[in-house]
Amino acid sequence: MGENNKYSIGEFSEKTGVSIRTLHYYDEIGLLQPEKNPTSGHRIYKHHDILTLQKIVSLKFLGYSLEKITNLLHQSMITVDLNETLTLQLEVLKKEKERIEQSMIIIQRVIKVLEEEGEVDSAILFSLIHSMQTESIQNEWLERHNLTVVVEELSKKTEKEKITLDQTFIQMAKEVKKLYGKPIQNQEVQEMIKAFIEASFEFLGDDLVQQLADAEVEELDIQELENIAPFPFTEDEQEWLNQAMEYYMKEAGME
Amino acid sequence: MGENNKYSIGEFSEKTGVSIRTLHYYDEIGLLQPEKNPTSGHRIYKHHDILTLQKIVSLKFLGYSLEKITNLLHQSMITVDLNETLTLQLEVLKKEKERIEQSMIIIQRVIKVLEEEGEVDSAILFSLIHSMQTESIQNEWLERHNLTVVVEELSKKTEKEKITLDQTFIQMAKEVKKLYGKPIQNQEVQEMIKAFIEASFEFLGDDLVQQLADAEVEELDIQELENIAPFPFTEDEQEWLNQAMEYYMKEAGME
DNA sequence: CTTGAACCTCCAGTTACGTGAGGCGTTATA
DNA sequence: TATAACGCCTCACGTAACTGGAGGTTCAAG
Repeated sequence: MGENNKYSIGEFSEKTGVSIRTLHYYDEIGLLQPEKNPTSGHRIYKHHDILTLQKIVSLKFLGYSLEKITNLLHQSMITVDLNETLTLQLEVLKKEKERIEQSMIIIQRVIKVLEEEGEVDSAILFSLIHSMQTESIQNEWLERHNLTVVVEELSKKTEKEKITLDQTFIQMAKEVKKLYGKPIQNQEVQEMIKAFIEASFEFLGDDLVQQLADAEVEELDIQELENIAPFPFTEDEQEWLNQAMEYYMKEAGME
Repeated sequence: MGENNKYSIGEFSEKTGVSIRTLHYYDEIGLLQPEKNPTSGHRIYKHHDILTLQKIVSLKFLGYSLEKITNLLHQSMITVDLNETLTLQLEVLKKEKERIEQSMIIIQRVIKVLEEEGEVDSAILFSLIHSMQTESIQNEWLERHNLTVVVEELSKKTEKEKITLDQTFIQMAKEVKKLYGKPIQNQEVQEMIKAFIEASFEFLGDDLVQQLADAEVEELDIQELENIAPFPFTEDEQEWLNQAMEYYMKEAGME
């Protein structure tokens, strides 16, 4: 037992809930250096070390690195300039929080999709996730090309509608992978494309699809969009799909 | 320029937004290993590497470690068992989110206090922060000692009321540090204690304070509470304050 | 053929500790 | 007082997901 007000590292660790190794580490980096018994080398913690550790733990909780804490510790008065740092820290936390919230939403959507579909080709699933994840970047792209209306329309959709879209996307991707290899004029192939295009119309509405079609977008920009959210297809599948769609367009008399 | 569908590491990095050094790293740990020109050793990325990277980035976003991703990557079909992992991941994110939200609230309270006070002794400020931070542990302690009523009452307080309490606490701590050394019978000292006790009454209400006073709590448990949320005083200050309070109690005819 | 950019590998450093080895110091008990 | 059991010491390596630099090779353009 240590005397009153004197704690061995074990006792101090117990008292404060900070591990012995962490205390060793804080000593090592000069953050919290207690007295030492000069002969045995054993550390002796005292009351004021508790206060110092309290500061350290608090600042860590607020998100500071140990290095910054080392600097802050030597100021005995905390002035308004801390305010700035705190505001900054608040911003960082806000960003972090948003990221987490978005992740949660995406996970929930993925769970829903998995529940309904049971088993999904991983390329398809990850294409979907990646697409959700880059939603904001895709929106930027749309806005850069004067398609803000589309962004607005999309943001109005409910979670349910989005899940429906997810499923439509998965269905199409599945079918592409199944039908790939068949001639593009094949009836099944053409029906799949028809179904998909009709689903898109239904989701976005006629005029929005029209706007999308009318938008003047250069090949290079299309390329950029595809880099942001690539389809889950191999090059051959992609090529085949493109041709099948072109054929459909021609047949349907669309531009 | 690379040929179509073949990308040098620089091009691939540009295209995907993942740094060259990270791609090197992913190669090194066997996560994404592109072809290599056997003579020059230069990496050659192709279309399917984009899909793989997409998976990696997505899973990272969902919170998976690179090691887990390495394992998941080899499954081409994602079945319902991923569901479990996702649910787990969701839990983790939820916890993380709560922690962040609590940090944000605390930072906001600290900012408010700093704005009003301008300059605060660091020991006082960090004692306050530490106390906020361990609020839930303090509540546990209270509940263990049949003081659930107090917990409930505290949780009803608005943010504003809490900030007022913060300020009262700071005021008292400041005065303790200022008056320390004067005889405990000194009028100023006794008035400070009176003011503090009255503020506590006002905040908690008469009956709650009574309940707190009546509660049978052993010395050891008090010690435990003090370890959870220590006061910002040196031992001498603490001792002096205790004596001054005892004197006040006696004078006021309280038990 | 030269030059500069792009690429290569290898090594080291980052944060905040966890873990374990091998060896003293302290204390309770026989 | 001997000894066991435990607490403490230092040293040193491992972690995750990279980033940065040194020193050397390859590529593409002029």
